[in-house]
Amino acid sequence: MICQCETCDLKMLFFNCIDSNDIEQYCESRTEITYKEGESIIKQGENISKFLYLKEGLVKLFRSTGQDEQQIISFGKPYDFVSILSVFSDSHYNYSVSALENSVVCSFDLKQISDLIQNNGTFALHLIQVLTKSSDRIIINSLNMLQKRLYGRIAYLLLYFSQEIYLNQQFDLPLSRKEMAQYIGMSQENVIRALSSLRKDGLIDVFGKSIKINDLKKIQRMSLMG
Amino acid sequence: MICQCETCDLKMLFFNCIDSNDIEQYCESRTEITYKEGESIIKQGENISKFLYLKEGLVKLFRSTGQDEQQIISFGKPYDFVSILSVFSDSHYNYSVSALENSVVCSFDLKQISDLIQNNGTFALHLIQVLTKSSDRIIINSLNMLQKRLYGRIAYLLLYFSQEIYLNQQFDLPLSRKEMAQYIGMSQENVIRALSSLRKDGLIDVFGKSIKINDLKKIQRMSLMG
DNA sequence: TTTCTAATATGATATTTATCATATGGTGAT
DNA sequence: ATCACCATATGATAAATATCATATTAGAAA
Repeated sequence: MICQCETCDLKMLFFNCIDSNDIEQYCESRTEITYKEGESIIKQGENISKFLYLKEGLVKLFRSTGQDEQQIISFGKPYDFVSILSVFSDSHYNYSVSALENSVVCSFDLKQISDLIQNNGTFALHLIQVLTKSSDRIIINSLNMLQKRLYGRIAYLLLYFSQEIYLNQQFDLPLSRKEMAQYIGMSQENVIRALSSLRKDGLIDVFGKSIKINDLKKIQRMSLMG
Repeated sequence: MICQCETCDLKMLFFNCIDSNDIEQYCESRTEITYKEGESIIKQGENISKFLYLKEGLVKLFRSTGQDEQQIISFGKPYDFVSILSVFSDSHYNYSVSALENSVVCSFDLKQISDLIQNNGTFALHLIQVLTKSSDRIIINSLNMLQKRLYGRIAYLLLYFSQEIYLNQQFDLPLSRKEMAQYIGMSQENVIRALSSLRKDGLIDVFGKSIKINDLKKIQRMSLMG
């Protein structure tokens, strides 16, 4: 056992509203699974029987569109990846999830969570808030993408990892150029070209996967405007 | 009073799980509001204090992006437009809703729905299913858009109205060319050009807002492929 | 090490889309 | 009726993006 619910950062996400006499029961019933970078957590098409949330790490949600084509739906870190998209509305996953960094996932029997919703109103209301926040973010993201062009999308992606994930202007982007392309919906070549161009203009430093944002203001304007 | 909860098609959406002794209470507390085509139902920025669902009609959800720019997020018909996007996760709407056709909206005090979630587990579970289905659809739609090009997006839009809304290959599209553009994320001129081109090729008939899909197979392939 | 493969990179070109200009038709206001 | 305004429409051109070709590099595997 890697961790204890009692000291889990995410405890409040689910369990603040559960009677402390019962919390033991839920903690024991859950399974904690560790995934190495690159490992698959959920496969599109699988039967949904578990309720999952990310305790540690970073994951990507993606779906296949065509034979060898994949589209990245969103990235999730603790607090913003909980089982979403179809967990309560479908019987099978219509997307996949895999670990971008070493990750720890907590897994509950879905039935148990359903029962909890039915029997614990505070939990239900709280869960609704968490779920809708999660899907709202995904919706806003794809709408934002849809109205931006190449440079705006690249800037948006860089800012997301810089400001939402790593909280640092310098970071190692855990994505290949191809994955960046799959997320922003443009060709890999143009992603590479855009990064090169930003580097030549001195707005960012790029060395492999290491990125440093030099001119935050301009990148922000680029993300907003275009 | 235009209608009675007892005979409402949407009763099951919310009230099948409520004790029939209590249902009276909820029905009386709700307000039913009629909107004419074009009227505004929700304005972006407004305080969220009501829980709404569409009983009759057709609406568009949209948000402003820039000064005079608007982006259409999705369309909603009964059963698929219920208060979504931020109702449980934010204090203000970050999108607007207006009626594309004459519509009837049922309005509850949000607090009352929150209480219902807390006190009625079956209702809570059911509502979660409805909410997630709604936002799943929006997510899938924008992801689909993101990976299609002009003709694919136009075909997708036509099929949506033909197959999801009007259930007919002939229908009056309740959108201006500009609104079509705002939904698919391309310029108005190219929307017009694409429609003209499809018409010239005989795939569709267009006369003003009246659309008839002549070659469904080809439009479907066009929507799928690109 | 060497070899192989995949990721990154860049150029040339074709395709797609946006933008600007202009014209037509309808509709409401006066 | 006349005017003004807006939606629709189309053409010409510019800008953005995809595709194809081809290096180069990095890393994995033998």
